[in-house]
Amino acid sequence: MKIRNNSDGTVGKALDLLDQVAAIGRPVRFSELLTASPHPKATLYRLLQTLTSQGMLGYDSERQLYSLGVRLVRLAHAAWRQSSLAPIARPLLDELSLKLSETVHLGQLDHGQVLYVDKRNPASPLAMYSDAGKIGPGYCTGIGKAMLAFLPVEQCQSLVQQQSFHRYTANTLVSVEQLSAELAEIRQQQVAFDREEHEPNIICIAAPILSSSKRVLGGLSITTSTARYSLLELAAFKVDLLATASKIGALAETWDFPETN
Amino acid sequence: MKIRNNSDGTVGKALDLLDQVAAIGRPVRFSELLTASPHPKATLYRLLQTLTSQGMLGYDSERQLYSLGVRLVRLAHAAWRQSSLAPIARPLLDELSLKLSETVHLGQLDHGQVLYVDKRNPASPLAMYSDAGKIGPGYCTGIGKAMLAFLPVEQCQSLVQQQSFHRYTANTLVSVEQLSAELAEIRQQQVAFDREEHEPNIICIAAPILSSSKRVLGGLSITTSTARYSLLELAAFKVDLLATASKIGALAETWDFPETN
DNA sequence: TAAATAAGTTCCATATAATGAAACTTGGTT
DNA sequence: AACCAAGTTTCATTATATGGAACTTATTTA
Repeated sequence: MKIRNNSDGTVGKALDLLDQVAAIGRPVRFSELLTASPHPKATLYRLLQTLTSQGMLGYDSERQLYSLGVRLVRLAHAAWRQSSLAPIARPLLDELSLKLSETVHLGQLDHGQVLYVDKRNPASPLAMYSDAGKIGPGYCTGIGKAMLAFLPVEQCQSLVQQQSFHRYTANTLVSVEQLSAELAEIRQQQVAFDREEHEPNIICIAAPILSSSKRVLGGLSITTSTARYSLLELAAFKVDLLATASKIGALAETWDFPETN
Repeated sequence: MKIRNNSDGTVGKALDLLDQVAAIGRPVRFSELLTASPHPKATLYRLLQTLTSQGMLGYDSERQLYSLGVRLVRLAHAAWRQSSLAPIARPLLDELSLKLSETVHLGQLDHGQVLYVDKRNPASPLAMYSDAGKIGPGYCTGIGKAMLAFLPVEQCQSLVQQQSFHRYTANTLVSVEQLSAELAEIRQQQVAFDREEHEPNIICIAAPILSSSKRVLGGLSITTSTARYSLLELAAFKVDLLATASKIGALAETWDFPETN
């Protein structure tokens, strides 16, 4: 008579709790967490104790507020460094954004959504964390569509089904059918366009980053505004975009991780 | 390296495993983890399964390699945004580094070590993750000593004991006694100096960031090289440093987190 | 080609850790 | 001083993690 939720035991519950704190987006009191928690008071209390003692949560005892802990930041730094894509791509992103004087994004796929892992903006170089770590929808961003399009069919279909469509603009694709047709088109063209589908006046051209065995490693995009370029003019970046994407893919492939010390 | 686990049950073991993967610094096989693991094969296996299914680890089934997962990056982004210090301090760091044309660091205390959460370098502005998330020793960096010095006595002593001293340079403080004396001096002066204790030719002046109730929220430093300034000249920055540190402390104090949607 | 070795995965009885109702403590409010 | 709400601790019960061993692939050796 037990209800099996999708979580893996205690660890899953603890991590869900971290997500809950992250979602609230500000330091939070025990009682506030409790009202939204599936757990009884004592259980939630001990989960919080464990996470706090582990440094995954911080606790301000003056104000009795829990917040995400510094251990996360440390772990994420390690994650960024060992995600073979981001550190390798870095000089190539510099080069591309400098050459075109446009913003470039590097993303990876995360549960059907786009996780941005790096960004270059030649105009206003912006500081850490403000963009890496952000997530965006998979079905209405250039990078998202480019990555989805080149996934193995069954994985692609499964993720397309899972998208929760929301009409951000008049151009947003809002059905499985529209998206599927678009993905087929993208497979033809090798590149994906964002035609103001996510934000008005923001357009982009994107390509997947593929391994030699055609596995999707990530995605690369050049973003601009309709004030600067038309979609047609943006298409002229296709050659540079594809060249950089394939360079990153090749580098990632041959990357030998440093041997043990 | 540091052994953490004073076992918070299963969650603690799982998180220790994340640290282990992070410490290795590259994608890693099951068997390699097993040799360094206190757990039997089946236990380690299931821990990895759980963490992978939770997105805290990634698994490349082609190469059978585990790496840190994207969920970490997402959580860390949230952590950075809600760690009240970093987003608040940002404009003040800009201002300070611009005014002095020197590198400034913002750090927080993490188990007696310094976790750098932001950095400004007017010469070569550098990109995300490359510095935020890095950790440094607490006993031979300006920020570390500044924060330790202003901790409640018993917490300070406990952390001083825990330092694992290593002589980076001829100037490194390498005993509990030396460090304790230095910390007393810092409490007098209000600021800490790094006198090439961590890296040759690198010096810095640092101050703690305190709440109104004198709790240590973090630390702020101005770093330069002996080629540019002497220690004596560096001391001239004390006024600006303390002013910025206290502004950050005050802002963090009065910060009202955005209300729930 | 078979046999041997290694690497990864599953099984299941047992030990251990998590659970949650309720009692208790603390701090603030009427 | 009595009340109420928030946070913390207790302890018997239950669910979960554990780990020895058996099993299944891969990979190497005879």
